[in-house]
Amino acid sequence: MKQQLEQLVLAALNNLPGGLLPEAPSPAAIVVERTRDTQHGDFATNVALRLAKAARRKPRELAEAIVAALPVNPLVARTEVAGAGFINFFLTTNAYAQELATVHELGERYGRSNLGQGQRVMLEYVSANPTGPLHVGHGRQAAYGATLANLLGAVGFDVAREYYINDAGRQMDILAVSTWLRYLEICGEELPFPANGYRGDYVRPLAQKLHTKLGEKLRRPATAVLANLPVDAPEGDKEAYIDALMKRARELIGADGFREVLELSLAEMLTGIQADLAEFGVVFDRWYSERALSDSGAIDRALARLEAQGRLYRQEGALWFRATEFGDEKDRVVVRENGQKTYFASDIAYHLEKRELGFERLIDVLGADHHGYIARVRAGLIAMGEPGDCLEVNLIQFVSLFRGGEKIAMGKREAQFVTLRQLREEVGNDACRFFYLMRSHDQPLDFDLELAKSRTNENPVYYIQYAHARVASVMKQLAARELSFDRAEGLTSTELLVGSQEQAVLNSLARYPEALEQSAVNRAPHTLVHYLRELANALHTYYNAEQFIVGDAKLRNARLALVLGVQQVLRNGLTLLGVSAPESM
RNA sequence: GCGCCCGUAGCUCAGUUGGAUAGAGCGCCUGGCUACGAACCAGGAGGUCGGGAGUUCGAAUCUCUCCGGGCGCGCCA
Repeated sequence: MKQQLEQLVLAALNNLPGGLLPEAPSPAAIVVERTRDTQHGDFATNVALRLAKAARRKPRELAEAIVAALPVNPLVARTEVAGAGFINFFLTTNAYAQELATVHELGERYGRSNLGQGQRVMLEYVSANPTGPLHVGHGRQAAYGATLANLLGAVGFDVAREYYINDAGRQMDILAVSTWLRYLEICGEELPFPANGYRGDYVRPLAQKLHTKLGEKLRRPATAVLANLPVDAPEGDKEAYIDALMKRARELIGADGFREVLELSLAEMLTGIQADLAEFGVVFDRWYSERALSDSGAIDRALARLEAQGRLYRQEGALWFRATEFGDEKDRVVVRENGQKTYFASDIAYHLEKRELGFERLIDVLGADHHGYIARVRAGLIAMGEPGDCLEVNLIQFVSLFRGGEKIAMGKREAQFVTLRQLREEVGNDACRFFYLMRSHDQPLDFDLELAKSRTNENPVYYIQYAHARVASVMKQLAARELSFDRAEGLTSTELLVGSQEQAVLNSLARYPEALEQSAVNRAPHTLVHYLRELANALHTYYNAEQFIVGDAKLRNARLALVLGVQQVLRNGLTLLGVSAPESM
């Protein structure tokens, strides 16, 4: 609808008497918007205000000229010039009737578009380290990323969903040694647990699995493990301590034994994460391993590319990338003095590889604490000859959990933190995803468990679902009265839908494609949430004002066609959000 | 200190590339079930859009500055 009006305005501008406009109007300059107030019609444009100065005319005068030049169109009932020089469009009831027919015709495809024109987008989200279970913060990233992927797909982008597994580096060694120590405990050895180890209870099942698989094969006496180790925190250095412990582990069980522990731990953690996300309705097209990236030589290739461009230099034994030349605040180490490549090196290699795979746009969904990372990865891409603006990073602000107004404390390596799984089990997937998505992602989120669980009117979760179920309930009632819905008659009787609630519902319904597009373009799932709430509100209001199942068959079918259209759009929207659309509740 | 995000009703938050009288939910007050589900609806009270300056036909929105809050600034990942 909006697009058609923009075309109309463009045609009018081209029809204007010669010399009124200094230059030919560009389609981009024409903006038609939904009005905020129905008194101003359905749509309005401010072109006259924008072009008044260039045309050397008063805005209202120019507006009048534009209105006079507007071609006749069956969608538009009338136009008016209002306010400072706005042009308001009042649509015909037929325009809305056609839109309702489109909803019925397209069904679950209604609202989709080809805005993205098949552009290939790689969307990376969650990518939590496989060293612990997903927590509530990852949950927000998962809900956001999964929904954004749905939104982009719905408006015509070719989206690949990816999870990057940070399975390389020291953290994996720490996980392995943590598992081994718990394994030794199961074997009956008594030893202290390192301050810098992964202390969470989730490590014990890994150790149990190891024990079941290998028996006592990797058991070593505690005295041998602990002999001549430096002092652990708090008195000593926890980093030095755990490094010594990892070295000791390799000595005692060998590189092969250590690798076995590591692989089992990693596999178990990943399986858990994958199951967790799958149950949450969050899926990926590819789980990509940092080690695979390294093994493929991609990191060396990326570094060679930087070297060839003269972007690397050596200082104090390390190899540095001149990131400052590309907008970063400081240069970055890519190869450490000890010869190990940094996380940053694999990161730029990874992003380069995404480009080499043919993705035009790279979107990373990251926690808010990663913002420092954007400039340096972008610098890396530019230095390697890629356009810096192909990378887009959406930062997800933190989640604070509350229980009845009481904030729940969360620590990173603490033994007690709330996992995504616990949260889902307590409040359910639907409430979980809804609460994660109802706020803008760049706003910190207060997640109240009691509110999410409550079945009262304080809880916004059920409002939209209830509207959907309500329509289903009406249809059941229809069947119970031994009546049936005649779609064809309903769609040809829409001229009977003249009540103010009916007009409001039709209007709200027709806004869905715009809301969806806006939600996708702005990377803002919460926009869709708010739209769906408004649509549900229109339905509830209508429901309370009018009886749908009435004696007059034409009116009955028209009303049912309308509410079924609402149900369809609610279902389409909820599906994109990953929230179920129940028939009853 | 530097960088990123943010500050809107008592609370939690929307507010589109700058548009017309700044909105919603909760809470509070009033009213609505012998009609398809009251997990609902209708109405009301409630605002210096953190403060100040600027840009212009027009600013919650853009710029500057100050105040307040969150996060980040490693040869960790």
